[in-house]
Amino acid sequence: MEEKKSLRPPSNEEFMPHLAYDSVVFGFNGKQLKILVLEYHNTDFFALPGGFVKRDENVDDAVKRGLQERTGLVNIYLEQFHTFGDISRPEPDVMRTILKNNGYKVDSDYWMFDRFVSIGYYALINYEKVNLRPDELSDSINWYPLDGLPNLMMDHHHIVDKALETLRENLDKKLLGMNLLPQKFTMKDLQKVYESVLEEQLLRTTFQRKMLSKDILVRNEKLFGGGAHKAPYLYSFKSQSIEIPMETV
Amino acid sequence: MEEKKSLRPPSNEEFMPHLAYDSVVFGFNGKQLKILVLEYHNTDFFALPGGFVKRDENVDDAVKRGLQERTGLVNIYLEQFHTFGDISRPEPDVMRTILKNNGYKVDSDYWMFDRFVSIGYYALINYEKVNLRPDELSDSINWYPLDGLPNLMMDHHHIVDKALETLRENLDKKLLGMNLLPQKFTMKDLQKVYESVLEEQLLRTTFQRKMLSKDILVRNEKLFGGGAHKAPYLYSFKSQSIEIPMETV
DNA sequence: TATTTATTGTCTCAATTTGTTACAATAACA
DNA sequence: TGTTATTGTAACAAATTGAGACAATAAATA
Repeated sequence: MEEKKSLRPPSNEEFMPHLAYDSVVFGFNGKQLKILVLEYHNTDFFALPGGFVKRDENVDDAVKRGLQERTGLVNIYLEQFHTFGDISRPEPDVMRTILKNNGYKVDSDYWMFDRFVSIGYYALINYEKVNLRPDELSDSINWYPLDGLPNLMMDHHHIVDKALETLRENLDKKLLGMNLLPQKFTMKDLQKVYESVLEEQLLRTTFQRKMLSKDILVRNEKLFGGGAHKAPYLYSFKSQSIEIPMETV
Repeated sequence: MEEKKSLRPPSNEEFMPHLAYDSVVFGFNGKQLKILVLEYHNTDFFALPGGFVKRDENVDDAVKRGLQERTGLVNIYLEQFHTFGDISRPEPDVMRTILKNNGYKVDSDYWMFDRFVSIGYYALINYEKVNLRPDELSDSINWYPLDGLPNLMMDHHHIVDKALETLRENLDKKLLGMNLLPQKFTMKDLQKVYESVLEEQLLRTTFQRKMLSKDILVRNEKLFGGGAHKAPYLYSFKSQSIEIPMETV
């Protein structure tokens, strides 16, 4: 318990009070759409990766910082989708338990127990490039499929729903598929991304025709070794994904 | 000057610090899309109708309250579209001037000079039903066409752009036209709403066919007295606008 | 009162897009 | 070497959208 070093809790001075963000980080493993969920030490609380905003920091940058620390990626594709501002959302008891079970000693008027307005962002990342690291308060950070999420605390299920809704609306409009795939992929891979996000089956030939007509794909060499059938082409996007692993920066 | 009653400025205690909202209120006069802009007393500052959030109040409700006070309408169609959280956005000097020129005496560390994150909402209202009332700090609140806006302070032009962008994306998806028209209108009126928002001309016959096929309109009696030509039908929406003038509540 | 005018509602046909089926090509496997 | 499953594309049907034509008609005009 000593080693748990009566931790100095984050200070009011450093962060904006009453303001937080929560992020819904989507990844695609080739078959399913998943999101990142973390579990707090010694609790049964599962939560979206979230955090606070420094007093001299853009909100967007606060989110980037949090995701970078947890995934090792910089320049993640990120989009703000909604701000959650109801008074019903804070649950001080939850926060109290998390801090207590992590060995923090704080006063009963500690700033984290106040009301918080949370700005929701979703991120799209390449599942394979991620190097997941739990933060100081969490035991783990892991991928969970959307239809197999643990019980998320507070209004985090609602936040996920809203993120997914926005992602659906933007998928085609903003060509978001690229951010969920490796650099080279087959047409079937791309179709699966669409089907996972939209939760509906698409017609193969129609999908292929539509994608090719958009003039956003480059056709590369063929992919061999995929099975007892004609090999598919590998495609890549003309404008590359903006996501960069941290080592290369 | 005495009558200007060394006003007690709004207190830190009542409102959430660092948190504000700004609203882009769209109205349609039959020809043009306009928005509400207010002008502060004794300054050359024009601004969007905005305000602060009470500590025990949902953010959505704070916006409704502000709009109700200024337009006399309750149940206004309201949609959150983006939260503006850059550190570059606050301009304490502007706020200082506004308060000073309104006769408020405040300390230099007054809470309104802090950094603010602003949540943007747009509203759609029936131009004719509005009963505009400037708030305590403003000389006037008036309609301005989008292509004839005064110089708005801070990042308010950016906020308007983003609101318009979102409105455009939602216009068809959410059948927003109804909120900008009186209860009964001609097909041409509806088309003009669409054209104003989208800033593009639409084909008359195609538009009419599309709207009628949606099964959202009721055809009422004809409108006479409109000119030397065949009279158009008056239409109304099957599901009525949610906007209600305050007197009737 | 008859004629003119501009706009409305609808129809038609062409152009485009989307849905559906068919089929040849082919990499791996038996 | 033939079988198998999947791919890429073509072909055609169905649905949607674009564009023009035209009759109906309320008000203005003669």
